[in-house]
Amino acid sequence: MTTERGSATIKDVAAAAGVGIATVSRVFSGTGAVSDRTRERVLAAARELDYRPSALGRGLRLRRSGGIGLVVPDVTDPFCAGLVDGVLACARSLGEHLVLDAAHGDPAREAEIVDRLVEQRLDGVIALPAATGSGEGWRAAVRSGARVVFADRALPGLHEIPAVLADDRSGVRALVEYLVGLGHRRIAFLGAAAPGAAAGVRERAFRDTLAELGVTPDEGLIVSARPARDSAYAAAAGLLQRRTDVTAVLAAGHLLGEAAVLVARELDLRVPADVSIAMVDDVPWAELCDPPLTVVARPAYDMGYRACEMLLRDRPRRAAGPVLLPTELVIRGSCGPPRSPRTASSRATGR
Amino acid sequence: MTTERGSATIKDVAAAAGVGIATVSRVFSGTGAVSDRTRERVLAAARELDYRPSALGRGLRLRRSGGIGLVVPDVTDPFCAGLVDGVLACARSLGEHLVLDAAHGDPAREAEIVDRLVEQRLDGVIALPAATGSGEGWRAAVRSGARVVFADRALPGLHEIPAVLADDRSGVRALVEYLVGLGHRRIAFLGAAAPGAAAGVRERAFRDTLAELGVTPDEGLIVSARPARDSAYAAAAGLLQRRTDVTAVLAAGHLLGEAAVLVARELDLRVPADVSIAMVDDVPWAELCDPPLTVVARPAYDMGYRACEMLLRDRPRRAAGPVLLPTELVIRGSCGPPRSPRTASSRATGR
DNA sequence: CTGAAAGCGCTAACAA
DNA sequence: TTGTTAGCGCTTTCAG
Repeated sequence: MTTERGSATIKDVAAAAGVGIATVSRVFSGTGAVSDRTRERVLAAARELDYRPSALGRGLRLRRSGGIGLVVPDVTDPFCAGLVDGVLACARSLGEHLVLDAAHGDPAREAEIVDRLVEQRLDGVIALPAATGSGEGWRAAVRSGARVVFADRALPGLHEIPAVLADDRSGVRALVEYLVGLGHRRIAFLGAAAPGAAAGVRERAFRDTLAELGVTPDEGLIVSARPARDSAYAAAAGLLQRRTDVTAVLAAGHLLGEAAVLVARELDLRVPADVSIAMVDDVPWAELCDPPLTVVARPAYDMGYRACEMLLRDRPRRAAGPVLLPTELVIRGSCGPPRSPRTASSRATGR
Repeated sequence: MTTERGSATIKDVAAAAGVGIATVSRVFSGTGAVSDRTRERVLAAARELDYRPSALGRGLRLRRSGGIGLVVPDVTDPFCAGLVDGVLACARSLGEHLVLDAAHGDPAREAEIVDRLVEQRLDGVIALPAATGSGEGWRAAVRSGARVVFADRALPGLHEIPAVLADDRSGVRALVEYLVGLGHRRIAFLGAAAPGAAAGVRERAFRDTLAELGVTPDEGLIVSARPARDSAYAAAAGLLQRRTDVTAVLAAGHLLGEAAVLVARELDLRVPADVSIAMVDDVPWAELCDPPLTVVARPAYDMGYRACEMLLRDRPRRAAGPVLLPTELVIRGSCGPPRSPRTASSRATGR
């Protein structure tokens, strides 16, 4: 009867099989050559003892843990979840495990997490970094030897860190073109207020595309909210109440889109008859909505997968600039021609 | 100029600070006493070298990695995501990191994952185990020394593994009582087909409650689907087309609920005028739906948090039976009185 | 093909 | 208060 304390070690197996520990190691690490007879004996002994090689021992010796880290703002966010899923898939295919944590947009917390990940001697870490903060935590991580790849968002000062992003510019452009094509001129932009520079991409694309199409952006229709439900709702409500002349709203994220939908319902605005709504990011509820929401889908899963590949395979990749993944305009039922087609009457539309 | 290969070690820091490695260890592990002057020197040297203690070395010595494992069916499922979030919160508060993986309902894959987690010498692993399969992987994990706690679902043969579950029985009961109270008699049950025994809880609660209320369960109204979108949709469509007399459907999960909503819309059934819909599991879209869906909310976050606590704090906890967390009936707008109120005419309600 | 031995970076006695 | 030393479980020369 084996009264083990803790789990069996390579030494136990060696003893039980009557071989040296090196042989056991060879059997389990697949290295070197072992005769079939010996291998069988070792395997039998191991099975008997419920032996599992310790990743700790191996990791120490190999100086790598065989895992990667992933830090996202929030695992319950469908976009983040998709990203995690992609990373998980790639990591698994490469035989790595995943250490996950959520920073909830707090740079300090993020820095703590990164520190912790660095201590784990992970083979690399992928991050959808917090928009605020200096990114000093990331710089420090790189200094102490960590390999880092950003996903979905790159940080202003950190161009030495490779990144895989969605082509938001094209996505927003496609959406604006679609809306303008439908006849909309007074399109509102519901954006996220990000102290960092990166977040402005969508808003800039919005303005630029509008201008290119000969529509002068109306500053009063461009509002932004903090990335939280209440703030998003307040922004949407403020906008839709203040400006009854908007015919379409482009929400720059699913939280903003949710707010727009809720507010429209609250205000008894029919979609798309009274107001068209579209948003960036495809999420499950977009299809369940009535009418289903037209969106710009961003490849969350692919971004995760790609980031992981980049981290683990294309190691030397660097200054080539961020990888941009294509977005897709998914037209559903939430956008239509503007309320009062200028073809019918040209009287002021203010209600 | 320090041209380090890999990261600095405790030895490097000791040398740079002119102290012994034990002192450095004391400074970083918080153990023992170190004079302020020495501590400062050590810290300065460490900072200079960008030193981070290696969790690998420490883990090997301490024979624990300071992390826990979590395996769920699918990280993109909102319920799972909530669970992960809860585990993350608790783990973080206890200073542990989280190794996450998804088994996608495949017992073989799950077994692989568990194997891998055991090798990591985690302090424990939490699982929302696959419904199918023998659970042999879990038994083996326990044998080789892993501490395991189940969340959301326990496995039939594994009563020695503690579990924290939602009180589904009460949840379904409350929902059925509510529906019957509204006047419904022909209530359909859309369940998930689970070869394992555990999944039957909701269906059993459905039947029992109905019976207690004097309503004979109609076998033709109890259907089940595989836990996938297409299967759920097919089941819902089949049901609603075949049985035009149902006045309410109780979906046993959010995928099923989604299917019911979609099918009802497809069939031009107004909710709740033509048919009432309610489901188990609260998810973001339930509120965005029109009308918002009445649901039984199950405490995903709490279950994760609790499971983690149980794993890390209440270590001896065992045979006391599973911990049941309360569910909550969230009444929104998707349920109303049945189509043809029996108060109007008393003609036979039999199909 | 196999075994003995030397560490990987760290903590914990034990001495000083 | 501090340094020395002996491993934790594993891989990997280097001999045999």
